This record gives sequence, structure tokens and C-alpha cells, in this order.
Amino acid sequence: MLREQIESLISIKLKPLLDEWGVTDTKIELSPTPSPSMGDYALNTALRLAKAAKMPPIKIAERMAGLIEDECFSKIEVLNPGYVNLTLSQKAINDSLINMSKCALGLQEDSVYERVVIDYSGVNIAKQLHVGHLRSTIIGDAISRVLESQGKTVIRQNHLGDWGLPIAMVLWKAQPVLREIEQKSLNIEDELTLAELEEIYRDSAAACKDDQSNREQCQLILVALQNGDKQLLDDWHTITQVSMSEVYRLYDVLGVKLKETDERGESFYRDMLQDTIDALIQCNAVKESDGALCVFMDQFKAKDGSVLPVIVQKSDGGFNYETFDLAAIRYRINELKADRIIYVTDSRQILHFEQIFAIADLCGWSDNVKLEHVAFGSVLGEDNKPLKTRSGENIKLADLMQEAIERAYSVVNEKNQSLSEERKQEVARMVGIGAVKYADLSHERIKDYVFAWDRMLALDGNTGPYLQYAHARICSIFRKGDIDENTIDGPVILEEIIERILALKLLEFSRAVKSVEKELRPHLLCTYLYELADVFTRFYDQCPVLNSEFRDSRLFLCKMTRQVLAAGLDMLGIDALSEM
RNA sequence: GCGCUUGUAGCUCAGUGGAUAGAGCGAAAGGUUGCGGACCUUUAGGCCGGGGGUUCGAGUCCCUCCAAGCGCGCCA
Repeated sequence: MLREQIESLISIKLKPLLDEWGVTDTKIELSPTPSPSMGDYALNTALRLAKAAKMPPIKIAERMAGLIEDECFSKIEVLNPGYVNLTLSQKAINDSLINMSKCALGLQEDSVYERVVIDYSGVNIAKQLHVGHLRSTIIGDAISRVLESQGKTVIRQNHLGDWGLPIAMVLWKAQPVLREIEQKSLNIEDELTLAELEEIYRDSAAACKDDQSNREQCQLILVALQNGDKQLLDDWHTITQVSMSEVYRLYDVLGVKLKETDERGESFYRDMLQDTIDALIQCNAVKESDGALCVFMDQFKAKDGSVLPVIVQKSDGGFNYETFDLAAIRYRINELKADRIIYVTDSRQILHFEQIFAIADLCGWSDNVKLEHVAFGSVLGEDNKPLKTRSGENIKLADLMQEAIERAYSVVNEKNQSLSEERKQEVARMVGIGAVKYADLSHERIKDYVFAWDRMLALDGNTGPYLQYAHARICSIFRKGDIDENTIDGPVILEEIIERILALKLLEFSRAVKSVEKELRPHLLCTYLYELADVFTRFYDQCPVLNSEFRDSRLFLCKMTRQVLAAGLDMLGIDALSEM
């Protein structure tokens, strides 16, 4: 928060000079210096202005340094080839830290009202969650939390796969099972699990693969379902219910905030599909081709170099996933009044969303709406191939989480035997789940990342447990000293260099959060938190807190660090621990 | 064939056009009559895939080549 304030301060002070040279578009930006001995922040504007000002950068820097003079700097230094390096006064840092502690860590400063629709997780009915769903769910949830922390109105949407051919396949083979359960008046939840539904789906898919008549039968079931067949609809409801109750159990373990009221599956749009096609026709966007309705846009090329069609209605009259997504985009703009719509899906769908967004733009639907595809890469095994079980199947999310908790338990059990058994299990859950989430979120999302238990559960390096450990140590200080954090409120005295580094790092929190809000890349926040935890542990190592003449100041630094770590971890959907 | 994404230390990864490219792991050497050693401090280790270009300045922007992954008409 302080850095931005100084930037605007300098901006005002330098305006006359920039006006003199007729420069209007140069933004004043400060960057941290390479080393604390060179001051806190560096201004490189002089380097950029050399041409416009027709002066050597070093001369410009000298003129700037004279104008910048202010009580919040204790030192202003001009360095070759034209940097103006600034050292902040203790008072400026202290005032900012105190302000930060009083104003929600500086998170909602100059926040603009915005309605953000975010589409993530997107589970399929009658299929268990597997590792492929992990990233969308975790990344989407983290982004949602970050946006909420910035005061945005966030509308979560779980775009369930619940209205396509796979559902018909399940219904086909599930019907006899469901009838039997009914006849015996048994409780559906006790008799049918999601795993069994998935088994049924697999049988059915296999039966359809090589047999055209089976396939046609499923097509007929799909049409009947979509036309409102009572029995099929009842069965569909049952299957959805069985599926989602298992999904919510997992969301709960994961700490994911999606709720039933966020469910907007494909089925939700079933009565809007024809309207969507009509709207496209009205925009003159569609052409008939080989019996299907298509949108042709020049920027998309097919294999043979011709223009690639986007099929919005199949030749049999049915709708496909482009139709669902187009209906959804209209709903989100017209009904949900979105200013920004975010889709969190894997990178294989990049082309799909480019097409959908292009169509929305072509029809003028999204003129005042920002559409963004948050694409992410695959989770790889240690062999650098997509993560699978030994037998080559997708790894179930439930199994993955179970293993994370078990592995965390054995670490906790080894490292901290003073905890009660109950507490160990609780800690294992928070550490295990946190480690998996952090490993995912801390990597640049567009890249594939390698899933390695040993690395993510390590207590050092850029890991979830390392951050949780830093937090736990701070809590331990307050416990040991029997101090209530609320009674600590500065001022801060920066005696050691590491304390200054820590204070300045704390002040960068809101900037890190803003960068995630803007770029939708959660790893930026992870990197920040890791750097903060790293600086803190060095401070912890070098500076005694409880037995120190600077006790109150250092307790204040501890308190601020703890609050930032806790707030940051919360945005990532990770629990902060008081002991571990 | 066309398109998208990626290529940074032995490994896993950071790196808003700015100063000497940084972490962790692994390797080598140290540190506790102190608040949690699940930690910290040193050292070694790099033609930032290759080659051109733009710029006062390029890991970062542009072009081109190479390699890997993914996608490209009626599955979602």
C-alpha cells in the first residue's frame, strides 16, 4: 500500500517536469532495489525519458531527485546510469503499518464495485471426481476468495455436465437397478453409490462403443429425457442427487465453498437453447452446413485451410456444448448482470472459449463485459506423464485427499508428539489438504506441474506446510508470552535490517492480492506469502522478541505477519494453524 | 498441414523491458545455556532451447528455426 502512495506522490511532484518535456504517458513506477544497501525503492523514470527530454538520464535523475524531496524519505540517491533510489523514513513505514493494521490490511482500498461470475469445478454427473477436477476446483475457489477480499460481488457457478449423452448412457443401464431398489422400498442413498453409478456408465459406454444399436438406444433416451419424460426425469434427479451428495462431501473435505445454490448445470439452460439459436439467427451469425447450424468466423481455420465452423445446432436438431455455453453466457450477462465472467477450465479448451467469446462479441452480447478464460495445464506424475494410477486409470480425488491426510499424519506424528491424538488428526487434515492445494496454486497455472508428495509435504521451500509453520511459530510466541494480539498496536522501531525488510514486505500485501485480482494467477500470491514467511523466519532467527528491549515493536511485526499469512492462506483456501 | 501452450542450475520451480538472473531439493561446510532445529547461515552449480532483430537496456517484446505437450464439424 505504501509503494502505491509514494508512486502517486512522486507523480504529482514530477508533473511540472514531465509537462515541460511534453511527456504525458509515462507511468511513475517504483521497483524494489536489488539490495537494501541501495535504499528501499528505485525510480527508473529518468532512463525512459532520456529521449523525450534530450538529456542524459543521469542529469534527469538529478533534477528529479531535487523535486522529489519529501519528509517520507530519509535518503534520496542518484545512481548510474540514471536511477533515483529512495530510502523511506522510519516514520513513513511506521505510519503505513499502523494504517494497514487499522484498515483491513489495506485490502479494499480504492475497490470498484463489480459483479463477477466465476465458472469452476464443472463436475460431471455419475462420475467420481478425479485428479482432473482438482485444478479447476482449487484455482476457481482461490480466485473467488481473492475477488471477495477485494470487495467484489462474486457469483459462483458450477456448470455441471448433466444433460448430455453420457447421462443417457447411465440412465439406460441404471433403470433396472433403480426399479429394483424401488420395488424393495430401499433407501436410495444406502443402495447406490457414486462409484457404482460410474461403473454403470463405464459398462454402458463400452456397450455403445462397438454397437450402433445400443448407441441409438441411448440417443433415444436422451431425446426422451430432453422432451420431459416423467420416469426418466425422476431417475435423472435420483442420479444427480446421488452424485452431488458425494461431491459435496469432497468439497467439504477440500474446504471448497461451492453450494447447491451455485449449481447451474447444462440442464439449467435446457429451455434457453432454442432462444439462443434464435438470437444467433437474428444477429445473422449462423449458416446451415451439412444439415448443421454453424457460425463461421474468418479467424478460425480448419485443417484444410478453409474457415472452421462452430456448430451450434447439430444436424439431428440436438444441441451441443457450444450451445450450452452460449446460453450460459447470455444468462450470465442478462440475468446475473455480470461485469466480468471467468471460466476456469483446462487449457485444451482454449480454442472452444475463443470461439464462444468471439461469437458473443460478434453478436454484441458482451460489449460491456470482460470475458476471461483462466486456462491451466495438466497434473503430471513423476514420470512427466499425466498423473494416473499404476493400472492407468485416473486417480480419484477422494483417494488423493485420503493419502494426503495419511502422509501428513505420519509427518505430524513424527515431528510433534506432544499433540493429542485428536489434535494430530485435525492438524494432519489441515496440513495434508493445504499441501495439495498449495502445490497446485503455487505453480504458474498455464503450465503442467509435477505432482510429488515428498516435495509438497516438505517443511521447507515454497510449500503449504512452510507457511503454516511460520504462522504456528508466531502463535507460539503469543502463547508463550501470554499476550493478547489485540493489545499490540505499534509503533514499530526498525532496529535491524531484517526488520526493515519484513516491514516493507508486509506493506506489499495488498499489491500482491491486487495482482491476482487483475491477472487471475494465484501463484503470485503464493510467491508473495512464501517470501514473507521466508523473511519472517530470518527475522525470527536473528531477533529475539519476548526478551528484547524492542519487545512491543517486534510483537507488532509478529502480529502483522500472522494476520497477513492468515488472510493470504484463507484466500488460497488453506487453514492457518496455531500449532502443528 | 494449421493453431495454441511450454522450453531458465543435476531435479522441481520463481523472475511487472531495468542494476550482479533468484528460491527450494540434492551436494559440500557451519550454527541451539534464547520465543518451536518442521529452522537458519555460507559455498559450489547458468551461452535463460538455437539464431536473428527492436531498444540506451532483452530471460522478458518481434521474427525465424528446433524440441515437447495439447487442439483442429456435429463428444462434453
